[in-house]
Amino acid sequence: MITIKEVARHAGVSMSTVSYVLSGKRTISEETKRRVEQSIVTLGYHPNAGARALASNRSQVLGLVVPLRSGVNMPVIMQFVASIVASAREHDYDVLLLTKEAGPGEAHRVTARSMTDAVIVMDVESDDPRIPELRTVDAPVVLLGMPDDHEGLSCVDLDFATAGRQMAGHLADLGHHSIALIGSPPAVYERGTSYAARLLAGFRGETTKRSLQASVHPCEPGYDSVAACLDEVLAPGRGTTGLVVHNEAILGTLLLELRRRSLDVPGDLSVITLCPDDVAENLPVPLTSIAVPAQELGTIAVEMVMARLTQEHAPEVRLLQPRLTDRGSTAAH
Amino acid sequence: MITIKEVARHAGVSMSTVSYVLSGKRTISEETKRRVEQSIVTLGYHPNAGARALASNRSQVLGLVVPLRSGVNMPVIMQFVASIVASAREHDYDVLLLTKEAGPGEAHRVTARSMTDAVIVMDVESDDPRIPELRTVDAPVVLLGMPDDHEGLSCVDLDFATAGRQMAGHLADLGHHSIALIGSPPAVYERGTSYAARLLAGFRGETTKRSLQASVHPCEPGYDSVAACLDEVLAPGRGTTGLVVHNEAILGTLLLELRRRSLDVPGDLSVITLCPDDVAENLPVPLTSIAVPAQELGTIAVEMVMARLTQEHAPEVRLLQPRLTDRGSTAAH
DNA sequence: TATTGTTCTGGGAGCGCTCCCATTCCGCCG
DNA sequence: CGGCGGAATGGGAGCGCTCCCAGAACAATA
Repeated sequence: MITIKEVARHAGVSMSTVSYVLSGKRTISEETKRRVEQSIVTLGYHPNAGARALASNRSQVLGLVVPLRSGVNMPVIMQFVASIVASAREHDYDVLLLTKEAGPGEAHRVTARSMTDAVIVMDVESDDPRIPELRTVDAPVVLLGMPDDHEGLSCVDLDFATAGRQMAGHLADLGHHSIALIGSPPAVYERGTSYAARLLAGFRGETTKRSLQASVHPCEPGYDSVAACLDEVLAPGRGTTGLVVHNEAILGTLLLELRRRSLDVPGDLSVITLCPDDVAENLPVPLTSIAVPAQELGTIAVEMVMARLTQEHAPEVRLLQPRLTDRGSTAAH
Repeated sequence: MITIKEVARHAGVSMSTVSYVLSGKRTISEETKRRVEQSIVTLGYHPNAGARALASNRSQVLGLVVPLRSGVNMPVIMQFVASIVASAREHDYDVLLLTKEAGPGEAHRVTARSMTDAVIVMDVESDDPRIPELRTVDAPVVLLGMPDDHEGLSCVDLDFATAGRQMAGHLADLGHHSIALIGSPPAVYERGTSYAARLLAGFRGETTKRSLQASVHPCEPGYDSVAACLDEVLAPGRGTTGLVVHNEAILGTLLLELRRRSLDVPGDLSVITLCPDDVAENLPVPLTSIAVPAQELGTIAVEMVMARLTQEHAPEVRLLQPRLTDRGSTAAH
């Protein structure tokens, strides 16, 4: 293993000079810098992460707690992860993978051992049992999601309440009077998942405010439950003309089933949803939707970590405003 | 930060004794061990990973290169990742997340810096451009997948050739004479993805050997391409009575479309596929399938890493034998 | 010329561990 | 009684780096 000492000897400078060339923490003459860099390449030197961490008290590693149980919407999770890893690398950070399933305490373990300088936690629920544990972590913690009690913790999330309002409002603007929200499986609501509840609240607020007929239908994935759900929604008496869908997993099935029933979108039924843009674009019928800005949320989470790491930046909460893209699946009624 | 020195003082022993209690690398009297452990708890001591890595030349971290581009089958990827992380933790290892998209050289970077003791690489293709790079990594490398040239690298994978043979054979055994393989998108074959090619080869070998009529149809995801593909497969002249599907993404759509065409499975058409068991079970029609043993493959990959890390175990190749589960979607013809 | 400021570099302590090289204290044998 | 083997522990060098504390060289100013 080539050490900084050997690089120093080869370049005819001191260890500290090599170190400073590497870190840029003090000015080095062009000439010296060139010589050092040349030696580094010639010898094939790579700094030892452990030694660096020990001396500088910085691991340059970020902990990331990911839900890996199947049942969660994996493609979206992966978009988050991908964007977090990419952003972290831009700040010269690596990412240590922790799983939600391994239990709480993982975040605590890795920070207590100085394996990571900060932790990002995904899939945080309203009343997440991990919150108390996370407060004891002696390093910046950033949550993707919004627990009810987030005192002392940074949070980033989409503004789901506004999203719910916007989707209902969009249909109302088009003249619909009776609309339905097809939501996540009942279990999601029962678990008190923050985003589902907030979207629902926004939806309810808007439909009340604008005096719309509105019904809400949690829906399991799977062909049969989607069909059953549609039976309910489209029951003769109801006169539903607009659908707000907050359940990415069933979108494909739902649209196929509508086609099977010879219902045209948006001719017979307007449909608006909340999902990643690429999903909305690639469905049998492209859907007007509010984007899940996974990429942006991931980037912001990393920025928040860096802010708290470099400055004494206090924890903050950021709710991204929803962005609605019209893809023609909603029409005037 | 509590150090080993403070623990030693508190317990009235030397640093080395504390270290040995922690590592178990030499016998310590019950009495002393108890006192040390008590002090550790009382003081809230946590070993510093950087110092440990520096002194022991072991990071206790595994690099894992994951494909994060959407388009890959994320749920399956995540099963791998989950099982790898869980297995790694059982060996007291953590996992550093690297992305395929960040390019090759990531594996090299993290090992050269002693951030990781070994690397597992997922989604390896036949003629993977990363292979040469990986050979230069100065640490054990384990591949999930089977590149053509894997000299010096450990590999684990499902035996896709046998799987292809088994699925064709299963239909042949049931008396089918004309069957079709609905495969991955053309791009996957063009990319030379190892598993797709091997399954295809096994399928072709078996159909030839048993003199079956066989056609092969790469298929894009999306409703329209699935429908188009079925048009081809079910073209009147062909007389296809059995389907081998090697494309998890389209399974749901395919079955719905068959239902739409009033084709019964397995009455009119036998269908067999290769996918994770939980997917096969939860389709509109449960499918007879060969399992993708993601969990097992992940565990084995970690075991191989550990073997190479603890013993001077040489690189090895392991192909898991396929396991076929009959769920009644294939019938005699 | 002496003083001060500026720019660049060197020396090396110390980060918290691991593990090699002792040392101490037994009981037991010859 | 001396010597010896085994069991339990202590001491501390050294892992590769960072960053504080100086010092050297030179230019500008008094």
